[in-house]
Amino acid sequence: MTETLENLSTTYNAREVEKEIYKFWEDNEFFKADNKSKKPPYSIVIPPPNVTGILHMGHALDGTLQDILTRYKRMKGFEALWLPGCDHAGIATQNVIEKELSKQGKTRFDLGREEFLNVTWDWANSHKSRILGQFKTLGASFDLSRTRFTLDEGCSKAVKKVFVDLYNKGLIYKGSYIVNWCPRCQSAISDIETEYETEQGHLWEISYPIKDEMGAIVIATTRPETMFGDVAVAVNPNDYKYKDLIGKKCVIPLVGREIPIIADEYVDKSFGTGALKITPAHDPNDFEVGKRHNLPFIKVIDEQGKMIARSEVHPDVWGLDRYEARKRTVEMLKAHEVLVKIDNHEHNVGKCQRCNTTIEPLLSEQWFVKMEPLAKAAIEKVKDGSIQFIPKRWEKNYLMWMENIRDWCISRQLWWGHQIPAYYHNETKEMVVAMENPDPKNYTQDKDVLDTWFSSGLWPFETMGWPDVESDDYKKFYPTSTLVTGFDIIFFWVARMITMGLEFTGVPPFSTVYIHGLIRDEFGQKMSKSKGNTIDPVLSIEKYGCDAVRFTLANLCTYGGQDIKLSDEKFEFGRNFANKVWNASRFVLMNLESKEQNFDLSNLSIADKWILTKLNQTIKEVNDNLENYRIGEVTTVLYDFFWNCYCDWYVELSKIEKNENVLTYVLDNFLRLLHPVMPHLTEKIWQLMPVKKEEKAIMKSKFPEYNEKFDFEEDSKAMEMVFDAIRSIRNIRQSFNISPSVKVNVKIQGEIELYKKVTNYLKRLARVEEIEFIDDNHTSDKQSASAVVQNSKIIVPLKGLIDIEQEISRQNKKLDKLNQEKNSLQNRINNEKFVNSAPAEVVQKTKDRIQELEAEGQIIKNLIDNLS
RNA sequence: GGGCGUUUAGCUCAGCUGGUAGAGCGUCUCCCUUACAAGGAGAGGGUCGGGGGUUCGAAUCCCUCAACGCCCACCA
Repeated sequence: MTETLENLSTTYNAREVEKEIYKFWEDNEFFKADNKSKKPPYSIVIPPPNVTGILHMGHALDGTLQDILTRYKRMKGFEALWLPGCDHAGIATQNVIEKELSKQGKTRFDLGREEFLNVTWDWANSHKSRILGQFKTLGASFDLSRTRFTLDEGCSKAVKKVFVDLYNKGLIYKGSYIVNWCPRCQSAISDIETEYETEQGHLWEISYPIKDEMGAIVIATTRPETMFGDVAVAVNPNDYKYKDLIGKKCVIPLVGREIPIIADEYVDKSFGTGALKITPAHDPNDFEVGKRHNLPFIKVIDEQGKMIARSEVHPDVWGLDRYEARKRTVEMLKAHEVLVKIDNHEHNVGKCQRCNTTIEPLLSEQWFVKMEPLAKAAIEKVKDGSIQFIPKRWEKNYLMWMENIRDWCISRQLWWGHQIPAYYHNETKEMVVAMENPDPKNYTQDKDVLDTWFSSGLWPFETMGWPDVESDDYKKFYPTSTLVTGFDIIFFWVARMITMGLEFTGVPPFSTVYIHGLIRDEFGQKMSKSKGNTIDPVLSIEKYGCDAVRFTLANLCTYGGQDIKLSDEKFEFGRNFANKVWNASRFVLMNLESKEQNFDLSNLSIADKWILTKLNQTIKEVNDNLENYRIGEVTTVLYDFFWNCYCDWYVELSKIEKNENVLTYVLDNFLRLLHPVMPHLTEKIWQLMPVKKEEKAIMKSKFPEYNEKFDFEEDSKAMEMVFDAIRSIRNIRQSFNISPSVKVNVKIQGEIELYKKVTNYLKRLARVEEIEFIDDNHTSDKQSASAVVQNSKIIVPLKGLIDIEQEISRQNKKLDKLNQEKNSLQNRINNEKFVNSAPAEVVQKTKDRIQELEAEGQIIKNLIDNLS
């Protein structure tokens, strides 16, 4: 930071400054949180990005918001910790590695578990730094010395403990149930990892002959290949069509196996034929029916999605893929003339969230968490306000899900993840669930690993040292303060953190859940690599600057948390603002005559009072909005204040008459207010400011607070009046095409004292030659060829300067508008009910306004007459 | 089937507790006035999706309809 003010570039060089400033912060370890500090804590844990991932706009938004909050709280006097880290992302990472392997023609089985894990660890370690490094280009003020990984030692310990404890409490169990099986990932996945897509399929009606009788029962199915696993045909008990068949047996075509015809309420009489084949091993609903009726489970499709070669299955489809088998089965049914009908049928098909493969519901032995007992407290704590969602509507969403919660399948048939701490005796098969293998010689650990979300569900406390509740971090920073994330992972992540946090630490893991919208492309489509519509934040940051990207993203965060439609050009908004701040600051700094400002705020002009009042209001609004997570509003308020008040007026006025103390004071305060959103730019300028600083860095300085003594309401209003006058005169000049080089004269009626103080301003900013003050009786001036503005208090004689016709039409237009407003207000005042029920203040305001309008209208009328 | 969201200026969107609408971009006019052309000055542009209701007063609250989007459920 050796440059002189004069050689600062005339455009803000974001790239250079950002690098330099971030290094300055890092070198000084400003992001490090002190767990021994006496300050009150404020902590945020990052939603851990996948190790496999690269920074996308969602991260950029999420990270920006977290950083804004962290920086704000840090400046507010909190010991602020933003804790970074990564998620091992079980399936996602394993998929990536397997893809790499397949390029070499290998599978994970060629390497074996141990070697595969070595490869994956190497890969994960090398990528962990990549994504967190990208967060750094965002200006993230997270404490990298506390970086965690969901698969690191501490997290593993926490995971094991949670698993063992839940098991011992009877909240984790193992059993055979229908699960969502992904034949490609070769693993079970949970219900919420299954996404449904509408597909055009068929509804086949197949005739099942009745045993020992003429006739048949026709069933309808979308999956004929599962017929080999049928164990019954079910009808509704109230369906008269089938009343006589209940209890009889029918025969599965092609294979001739006999199955009972049963009655179950589940069957919808009106759908299809009203008769439903029951395949408990391959359909969740059939599974339930099967259990109710004590039916056997016949598994006919294997984990690869292929038909199992077993006696119940027709040999022609043995080993065929399920879709091939479907075709073949339909052909056979046709040949046997038992296919009654084929209808087109639109239905929803479950897909694997990670690889989009069609899910196969499969009977399988898996581990589950019993959710209902855990959900109780999680529901309670949201209902009683201990945990608040912002915006509030997400609370309903969360509660609805929690109140209908189903058990969570947590085992995955993967290698990358937390291996389940269950050990089986090699001979007796006895199972022990424990932190450690009781006897490695005789016990073998369960091969499955846990769902990634199991460990991320512990994130707020496992990262703070839990289960060591005496650790300094845990004591200081747990529970955390705010959780910032998108609504897409409320169920996956937020809900699980709340349940686990409450169960194991007894307190909510955070008090506020700030949910922001999702980033979409400019057409509202989800951004995805496959669609090719992504915007790379790293490139945007390079192009527009990190602060510009942050400012823009923050600006797009609405109160309601709407999704954000983004295009790269939108960042111009932030870039332009950064540049404006840069240049205005440069100007101010270059024009300071004394090197040390003493902030003497006595002897203020009305302009000073006005800007101080504006600043004070801005301070109030920025604080309020930050406290209430109205981040978009924060940026709007800052933008408006700086550009429209400070630059457009106050800095301009300072060229005529300046108060260095105020000029600097306002800039200093503004920079602090802006710092959480645009950290680098504000730090850079602040470092260049020749003022006494209580801290080494703006990021460590105090956040401005509203101060009543800086509200100068009356002077402020007076100043605004002068600005209106200047605007009006400029308007006249422009309307009549008066060249900038031509000066006009102005007559002013009333407010003489005020205007006398600001003649300089009028002369310079409105290009006025002479100002004449006139008294109330001086009406003749208004009736000559003049333009009249500012409630007729400002008169600009235009003789010789203007086109009369043009002025008449202009005045007529103005009069129309005026009358319109007047009539509308008049109607209101004529309404007795309004006068009686509206607050007196509003009534008076309306009356005053009518008078104003009347007076002004009269003058315009006179003027028009005169001109004509 | 249930729930939620959106519909405001040409475009993208703000508008919190009801008092006749704002920004950015774009458009038009003028200006290289020594901080900034990524800029300055001025202007134009909206019956706030339709209909009904509550109210003295509705973009704002209620009902209803429509369009679009999302989430949950998963009738084979």
